[in-house]
Amino acid sequence: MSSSANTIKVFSLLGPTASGKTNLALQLAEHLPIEIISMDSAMVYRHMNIGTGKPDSAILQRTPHHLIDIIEPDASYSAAKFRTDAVKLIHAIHARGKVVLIVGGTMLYFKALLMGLHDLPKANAAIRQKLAQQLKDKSLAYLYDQLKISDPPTAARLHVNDKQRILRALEVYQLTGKPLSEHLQQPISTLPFKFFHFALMPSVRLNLHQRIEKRFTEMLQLGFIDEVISLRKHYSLNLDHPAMRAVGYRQIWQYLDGQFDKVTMIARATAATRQLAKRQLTWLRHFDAITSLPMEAEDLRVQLLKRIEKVSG
RNA sequence: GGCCAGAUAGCUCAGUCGGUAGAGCAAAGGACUGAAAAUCCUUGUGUCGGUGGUUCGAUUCCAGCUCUGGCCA
Repeated sequence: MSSSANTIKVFSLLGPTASGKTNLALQLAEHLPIEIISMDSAMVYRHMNIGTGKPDSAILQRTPHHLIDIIEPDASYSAAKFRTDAVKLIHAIHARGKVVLIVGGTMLYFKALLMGLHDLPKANAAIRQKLAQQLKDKSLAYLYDQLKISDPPTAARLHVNDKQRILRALEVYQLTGKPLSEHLQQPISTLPFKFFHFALMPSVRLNLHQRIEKRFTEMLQLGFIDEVISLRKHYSLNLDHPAMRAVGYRQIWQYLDGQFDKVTMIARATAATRQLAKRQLTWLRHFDAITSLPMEAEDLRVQLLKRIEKVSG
């Protein structure tokens, strides 16, 4: 048990896409000595501004933000890196005497931070390439059968069609010679932080859907399509890059390739955003100790300030 | 005005040789350990356009009605 006086307090503001997290965080920063740690797998990319709903550069300069614009669009980030980066930042921000506020909706990152991760090898390009080739030459069913041989518990846990996880499990086995299921039996260390979580939740789903549609229209007006055109021009990207799997970017990419017209692109992009929001809500429901706030409330800033001040002591 | 083709799930459409129907997408619920804005699983009752007729029974066949698209005047 760490002494309560020295325990670092970490606040988080969660919620599905388009729930208003970013805006609310900025409002809080006007009233509290906050430094924001972005928990967003898309805002990490430089030059991906409009489609990720990133605050503009003036705001980013005025309010301290972290983990935004940290990698190029052809690079990749991960939950493990996030955890490492966030832990370092939390200590640094605390040392400066500032309040730590984690803001974002990438819920795997949140879980990684909270619950920790096992000691697993990071992604390995050569192995992934080899596995991708096997997938092409043989089939996913073939790779799944390989996994059944090398790691029966993981194979049993995963669905035959769950490409991403089957490939990762094989990767871990090939890199370490030990099945993933064995790695996962090791203990993981916990963090010495005291967390306070808040989540913006729509009181009815329709409200969120309307915001998503409105926001996507605004993004198009701000030049979202040009942003994607520019990314295609300046980087050697394709749809397999994590950055180009991001909602909106992917659909605009396909539209630019002539796969469908603009109306269809908008329908697909907003649908993909709604589906993302739904998955985020599923995550949020399964964590306990999260204080939910209705995203439609007028006085969110006041409500949240009150709660933060109360626990800040 | 005439002829033809349509009208079935929120959308796009299959289908029922007459026994009240099913795909894709959307939507809802769920899973989630270094690509997670990813990857994947589960879930299909809807006046089968309205009215009448034939029939034991019509969404299916017939008639005329409404609407939509096309062609001809």
